[in-house]
Amino acid sequence: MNIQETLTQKVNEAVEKLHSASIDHVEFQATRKEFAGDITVVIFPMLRQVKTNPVVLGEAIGNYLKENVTEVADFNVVKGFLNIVLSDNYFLKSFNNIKDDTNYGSIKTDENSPKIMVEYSSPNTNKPLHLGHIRNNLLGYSVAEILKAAGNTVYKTQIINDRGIHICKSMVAWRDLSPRDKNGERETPQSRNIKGDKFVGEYYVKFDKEFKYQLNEIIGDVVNKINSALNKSIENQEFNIYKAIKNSEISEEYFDAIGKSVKEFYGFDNLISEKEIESLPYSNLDYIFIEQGEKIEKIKSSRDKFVEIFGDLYLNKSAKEKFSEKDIRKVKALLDKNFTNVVPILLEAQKMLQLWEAGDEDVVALWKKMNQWVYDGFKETYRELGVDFDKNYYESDTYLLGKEVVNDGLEKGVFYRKEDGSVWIDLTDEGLDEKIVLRADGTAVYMTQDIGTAIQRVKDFDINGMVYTVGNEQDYHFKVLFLILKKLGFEWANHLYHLSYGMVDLPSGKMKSREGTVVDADDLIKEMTKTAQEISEELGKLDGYTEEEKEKLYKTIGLGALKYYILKVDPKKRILFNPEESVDFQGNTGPFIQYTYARIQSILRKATFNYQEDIQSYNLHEKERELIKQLQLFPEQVQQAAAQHSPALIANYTYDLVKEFNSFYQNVSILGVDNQEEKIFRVQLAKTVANTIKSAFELLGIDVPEQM
RNA sequence: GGUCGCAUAGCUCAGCUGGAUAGAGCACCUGCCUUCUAAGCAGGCGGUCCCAGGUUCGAAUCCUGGUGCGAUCACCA
Repeated sequence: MNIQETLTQKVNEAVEKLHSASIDHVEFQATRKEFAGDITVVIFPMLRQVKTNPVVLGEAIGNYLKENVTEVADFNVVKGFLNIVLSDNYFLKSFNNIKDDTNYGSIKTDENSPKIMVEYSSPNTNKPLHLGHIRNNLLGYSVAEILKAAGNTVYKTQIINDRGIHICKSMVAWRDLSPRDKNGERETPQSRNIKGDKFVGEYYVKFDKEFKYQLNEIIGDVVNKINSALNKSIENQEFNIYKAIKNSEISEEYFDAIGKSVKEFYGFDNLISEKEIESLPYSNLDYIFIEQGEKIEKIKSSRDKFVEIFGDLYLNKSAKEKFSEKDIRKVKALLDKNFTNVVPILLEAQKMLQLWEAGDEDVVALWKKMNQWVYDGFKETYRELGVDFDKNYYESDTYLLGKEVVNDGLEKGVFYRKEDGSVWIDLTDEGLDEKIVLRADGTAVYMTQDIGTAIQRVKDFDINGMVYTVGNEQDYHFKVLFLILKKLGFEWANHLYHLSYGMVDLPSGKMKSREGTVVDADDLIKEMTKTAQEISEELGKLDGYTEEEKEKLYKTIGLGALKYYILKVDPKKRILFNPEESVDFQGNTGPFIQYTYARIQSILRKATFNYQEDIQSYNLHEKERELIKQLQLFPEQVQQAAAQHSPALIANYTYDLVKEFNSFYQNVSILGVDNQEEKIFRVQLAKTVANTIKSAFELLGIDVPEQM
């Protein structure tokens, strides 16, 4: 029985004896520093059962406890708070248990432990990992470790998004655009000596560039033709754009694309201020088709505006100076949308996707080759970051899953079929929308895949729950997914958790790979390591370390700073990451905690005497008492962190522990004291603190150094 | 517009199921290395806990309404 349980029982006894009333719950809290005592009973809630003065009641209970509980040494009452002073003996006994528990804080798992799968990372294979993935990886890994420590059997997994149009883009770009060597061989990550994920990522960017180039070419050509057609029609006094364009040399598909763009432009954004236009009847371009003389000039100017923005945009002229940003954005979006599907290189990528789905040998071989490059690159980043997986799932294996379940769901009446053959679920009763689960042509959507994959995982690992580490932009998706699985009647669907986390933003806003504002994972790790090195060298405390050991240490510290910086924040809050200011190494940081650990190791190296023996009776220093209290909290913190899926709780706990220790360290001598018992106890205490730091940091995936 | 999340010191963040005078770090200021590692310690400065109501003996915390920021509302993943 722990002290809180003992006190609960005895407080109940006291109230019963003194007032013959019973209370349902005794509320405890840690005693605030400014008052004497270790644990505090809050008297106020008891006044509901016992009508009396809180101070009087507190005194009475205090007296009873002091007489009947050996651990209670003394007490005082302030307002409605009964502050209890516990005996040194109690703390010593408690400490001796902690000290000898090599697994302190964790619950051992056995075959009856709950089995949970934690998914995290889940990258696309078309680009390298970035800062966003780092938060995801650190959170997922840490939560997995915390769940383990809390007594669950945990399987870590990732689903690799290895299929789809994105990877086909890189493939097309490499196949068609990469330079060849003397022997006619295409360049490879090996020939370039760069990481495979970076290599493939370059080709993804190359695709995008080529795509834009081709789009510009097409649009430029169209613009020229339109302009000349228009000029001709104006010369002829025919203000009929429709006819003019129709008669130009623009091919049918481009003509359609332009027609759609212009229509949509005028259709849902009345940026032309001339109100008259609005009232005109239109279909396609016909609304500009008008012969009323007085309006011709206005119509002409509106038309010109569209064509000009259109032209300037794609002929790289100065649209920005002449038109509002809103107009430009609108025109651009429309053109991108309507012209995208006529750009040759994109058509090529789409063709490749079809070939891939049909199992075309060459395409599949190319796909395998390029994905392997990416996997090798990821593997390296994961290793550097110190995260791992028990099982990899690949989207190429799972993207067809879930379709059969849809049939079951149809039979059960969970889903329904629309006239066009598509299958939906109606979640309006739950305050959500209708959601599609199968397209009219019978192909799966994202949701279908996730349903199928979840079921597959339960089959594979006999798990009773899952944690999905995915950004909060997908909150809605997971809400729906979990609800569908529940409606399908899976018992385990009640133990699904979306570990939703906030985005990592830069001072410039969101990270965008296209705009090159992405913080690359490998680069960031390298930079942190470099900073750690600079600080270490400046402090110069690494005598006796080999170069190799130093390198390893810099990495430990650099990663420690980065990981702690990210994990100490509540997962659901967004993080603003400023690369300029970098990550701190002082104060509430990873290195501060690592430093404290290293300090203790230094003491232990110097403590060459035998300090194994338990100390049975001892007069505790105030700082020692505080430290033991802090140590006692650890197991509870682990449970809480698991329940809340929050590494931040572990980070904050560790910081408090370390702060307490440093205060002790700087105010109390450890090896310098004469009294042998005192010396032994203090070394034991330091060692136990170090072990707890190490255990806690293991839950965060952070290493601790022996010296720094 | 509907839904979800966030809002605490100049900045970055804690604050557990409601409890005492709201806490850390950074920054700024003062002290402390002839004693176990100064990436440290001791102290100072700094608050309309977004606003307004409500519940309660008691609200940063719970409820309602509002404001601001973000996300989401695709037969994309």
